[in-house]
Amino acid sequence: MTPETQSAGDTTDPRILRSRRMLMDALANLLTKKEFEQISVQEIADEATLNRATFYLHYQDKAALLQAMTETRFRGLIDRRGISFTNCEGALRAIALGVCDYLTEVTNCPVKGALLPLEGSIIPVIEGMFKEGLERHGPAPGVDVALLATTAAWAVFGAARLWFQTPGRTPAEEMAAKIEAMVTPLFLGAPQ
Amino acid sequence: MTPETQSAGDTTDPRILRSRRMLMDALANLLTKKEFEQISVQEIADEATLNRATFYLHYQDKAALLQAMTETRFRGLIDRRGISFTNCEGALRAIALGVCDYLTEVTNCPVKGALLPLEGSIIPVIEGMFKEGLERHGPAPGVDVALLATTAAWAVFGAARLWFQTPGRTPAEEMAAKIEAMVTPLFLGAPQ
DNA sequence: CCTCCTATACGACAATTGATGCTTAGTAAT
DNA sequence: ATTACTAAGCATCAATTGTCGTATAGGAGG
Repeated sequence: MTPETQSAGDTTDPRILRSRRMLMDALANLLTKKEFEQISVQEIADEATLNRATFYLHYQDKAALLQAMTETRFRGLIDRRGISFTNCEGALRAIALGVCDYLTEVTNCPVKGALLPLEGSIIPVIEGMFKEGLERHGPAPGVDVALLATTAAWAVFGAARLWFQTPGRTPAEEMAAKIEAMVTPLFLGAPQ
Repeated sequence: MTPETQSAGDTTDPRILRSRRMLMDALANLLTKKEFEQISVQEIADEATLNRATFYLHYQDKAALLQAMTETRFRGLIDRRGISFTNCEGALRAIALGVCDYLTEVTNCPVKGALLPLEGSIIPVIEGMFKEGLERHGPAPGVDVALLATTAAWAVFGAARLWFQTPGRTPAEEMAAKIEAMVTPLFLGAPQ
């Protein structure tokens, strides 16, 4: 049923692609005006000029739409910038900067209570990049690649999120460098 | 209104304390039987033998109840075990073990899609412990304590969460040791 | 004990969610 | 062009959420 169609990201039916795009665009637009919690499914459907039942054909609820939208757009940002975890130093900074920029781009009010639940979609993307990079460079013996990638992804996201909700925050580039400096030791392992 | 009473954790009115405890106990009990998403506010109120309106007097929604419950119970676990971030080596492992144990304790089914949104309540507790420990030991010059504490807290939580949702997982103690080995370099800084 | 204040219960209402059957519109293949 | 399949629209219903006014119960203080 609905959850299945939701993960059918490989569809080519133009009607489906069009509806999903319209729903995502509608949500993105509404997010510039109101907080996520205050947006109703009917509002999203109205904004997308689609029937509410159509919304439920594609997404279980608005959180699922937010997840799908975030993954699509964040991956788009990563692809546009050609970011990959190929080289420890600059790549980690670029990833962190990507997260900071995405957080800035998607929400209008970085108030503490209004932060979107984006970890469910952003972290897996970061995680995937870390895992790919680690596997390509061959992990050190005994290192659990999946665990390290996950841990580092959460660390990066948590740091970027804190930056985003901090009033009068430093420039994103500066923060990304800090995150890189801080998180790099995770990959280098214990110095003992 | 409701959000305000929700954060009024310093009340002494026994009626309020009793109602909140009953609601938390009800949710904890229901979580051993069904997934969070499948539990309705009416069910929680029924289980607590309280009126639904009483639920809303204390919590904005069931997510808020889950947050409050988790923070209370996780802090309780930390206090019972006398865990504090006083000594880098054993303390970090104890914190990680606490998270693993709490995740195990609170939910009946560690299925991928059924994971509770606990980061909002667990991470701040860990973060607070890290911050306290770092401030007590005097941070190295130039280190942003809040940022480091947050980053490390997210890293620990992300790792523990991955462990929890992994089928046939290793013993918690073992995982806690791994997390400690992995995350410790964050505190020691870049080896360059 | 009584009095006052406030938490809780109750019933009710509006809004929203989640689901469903039927009809219409859109797409791909022939 | 026609045909078959399926996405989307529509109206509707039941369940749940969020809210509110009124009455009752519970706790604290004198």
